[in-house]
Amino acid sequence: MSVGDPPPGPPDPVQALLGLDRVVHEPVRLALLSLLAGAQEAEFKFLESALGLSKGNLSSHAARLEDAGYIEVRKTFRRKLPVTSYRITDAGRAALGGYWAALREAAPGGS
Amino acid sequence: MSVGDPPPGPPDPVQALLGLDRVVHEPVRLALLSLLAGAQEAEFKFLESALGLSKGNLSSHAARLEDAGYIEVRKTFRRKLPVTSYRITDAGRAALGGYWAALREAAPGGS
DNA sequence: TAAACTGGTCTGTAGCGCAAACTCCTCACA
DNA sequence: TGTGAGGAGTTTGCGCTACAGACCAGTTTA
Repeated sequence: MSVGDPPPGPPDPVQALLGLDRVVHEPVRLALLSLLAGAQEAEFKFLESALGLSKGNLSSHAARLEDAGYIEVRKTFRRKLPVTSYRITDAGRAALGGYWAALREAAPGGS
Repeated sequence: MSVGDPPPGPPDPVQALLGLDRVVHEPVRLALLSLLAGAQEAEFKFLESALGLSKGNLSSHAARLEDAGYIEVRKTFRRKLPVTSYRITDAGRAALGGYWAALREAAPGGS
């Protein structure tokens, strides 16, 4: 093996798939990020019903995205009741963009 | 609910994401299916190196795909050595097609 | 015959996704 | 002024899963 078997020119679709960001790859988080990418900010309650998730599930996924630096959390009060809002970060947008790009590379009619 | 709030025209991208087939969604299996979709048949040894997987990992993913009816396994002998070959089934092709379709629906420039 | 290799399956474990239980707070009511 | 109901999230517990290493069957080489 000397001439052309390492990944020289064409990015391997297989590698694109295997290199997918697992934080983004989880459907719930992908939906969450996509939603946040389209809106400035979204509240916990809204996301809960929009995604049809249990509170616990949403909370843990959000925490994971926050740990990854993909979203920001803002805690405020509305009329004495706590309200938690989420916003996508630049890193989050970049990760989401990279994710879709990788998928496009691996898709049937991809490149 | 009487007029127009259930999913009338535009299929919700969020639902498309949340409804993804988890069997296909796993990157390793997605890569595996994609590879098999492009080739008639592939052998264990080839897949192992093509995907860069451990034997155990490949074996278990293949078993899962077989359980789902997405691939077929053929065991033969080549010069007295056992050879295991995999082939995608019609159901596998359908699942893969449906998966990409769902993703396209949810992608940024999707519909 | 023993040793090493090929081809693959089985077992053990860390991590993850999910929902139920729990906490903290506010508001209605007696 | 207690007391209970309910909103807003977080923490805990559990079952499943992806992954790798140990293991096994058979073959070839020394």
